[in-house]
Amino acid sequence: MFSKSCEYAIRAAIYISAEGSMEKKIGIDDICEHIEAPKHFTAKILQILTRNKIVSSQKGVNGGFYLDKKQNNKPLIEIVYATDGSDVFCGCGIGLKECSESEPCPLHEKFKGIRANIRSMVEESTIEEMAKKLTKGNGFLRVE
Amino acid sequence: MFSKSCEYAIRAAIYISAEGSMEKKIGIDDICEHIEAPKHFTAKILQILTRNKIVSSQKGVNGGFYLDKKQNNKPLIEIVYATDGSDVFCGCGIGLKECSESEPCPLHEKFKGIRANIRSMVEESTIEEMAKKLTKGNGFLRVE
DNA sequence: TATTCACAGGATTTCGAAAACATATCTATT
DNA sequence: AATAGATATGTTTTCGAAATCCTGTGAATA
Repeated sequence: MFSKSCEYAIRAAIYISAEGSMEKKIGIDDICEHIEAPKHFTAKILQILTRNKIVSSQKGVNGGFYLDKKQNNKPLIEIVYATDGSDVFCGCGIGLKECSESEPCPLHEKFKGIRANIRSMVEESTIEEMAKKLTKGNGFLRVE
Repeated sequence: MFSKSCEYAIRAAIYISAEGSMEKKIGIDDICEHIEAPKHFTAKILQILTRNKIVSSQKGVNGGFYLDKKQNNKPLIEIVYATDGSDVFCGCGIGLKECSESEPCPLHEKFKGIRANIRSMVEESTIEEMAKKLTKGNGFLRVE
């Protein structure tokens, strides 16, 4: 559904939100270990999130990644847009290049509801909300 | 969501159902042209469907593919199983290797409903049903 | 029964996402 | 001002899905 980049991005953002703060920035090694993701690849993805102002970063000694209050309240859909673009929410279920109300694939009617649900899911969930599940022990970002 | 193989497989099966019959078998060239799919790759996928008895085939002169009555009534989920396996319906939304009720990812609660909807969609739609949309002009398998 | 047509199936190649690498740049600390 | 620790960024490599190629096999028909 989402690309690997997007999956790592969401997991990383949630972890940073749960563990970090302006005062306690989180390094790339720490992040990758806790979300079980490849280091160099994840570093690249965090650059994208940083450029899109979804996470903040600080270079140098004691540097790392963190989220400010505004960033914590962003919905996951912003991460999806930054990594995968908006095609996820308008693509056809069986791969037609164009699939619309006027020229639909046979699955279109049933599939468009699902697409909308996926969109709602990431639109209505904020990074902070997800992070809270972690700190409460109700959510995990890797196998324990 | 589904692999390319699965997308072509569903499109091909629907086309064969709509256009073919025991008396009028459909050749690979005809199929690929009408569902806009690569020939050799699609031929390979149709082999899989044939082995799984989802479509019937006939070699030799005037040969081709067709569906008998029983095959026409099969739900699309059989095609998904044959091409992609059952992982689509139990995988995690953000890529965790294991994601279950007892050790869920933060999106699990919201995502499991979506997964179930996807499953229902292909479980409750038969090949023939989809084919009927085609013949009625309410559905398409490629851009016109 | 020979030929031709069309699917079957193994082997190979292509292509892009995913991952790794190497180097630059920035900043706290001494 | 020098150094060390951390992210930023461009380049390269890996790997598997997707696509192609080539040969085998079965069936109809003349």
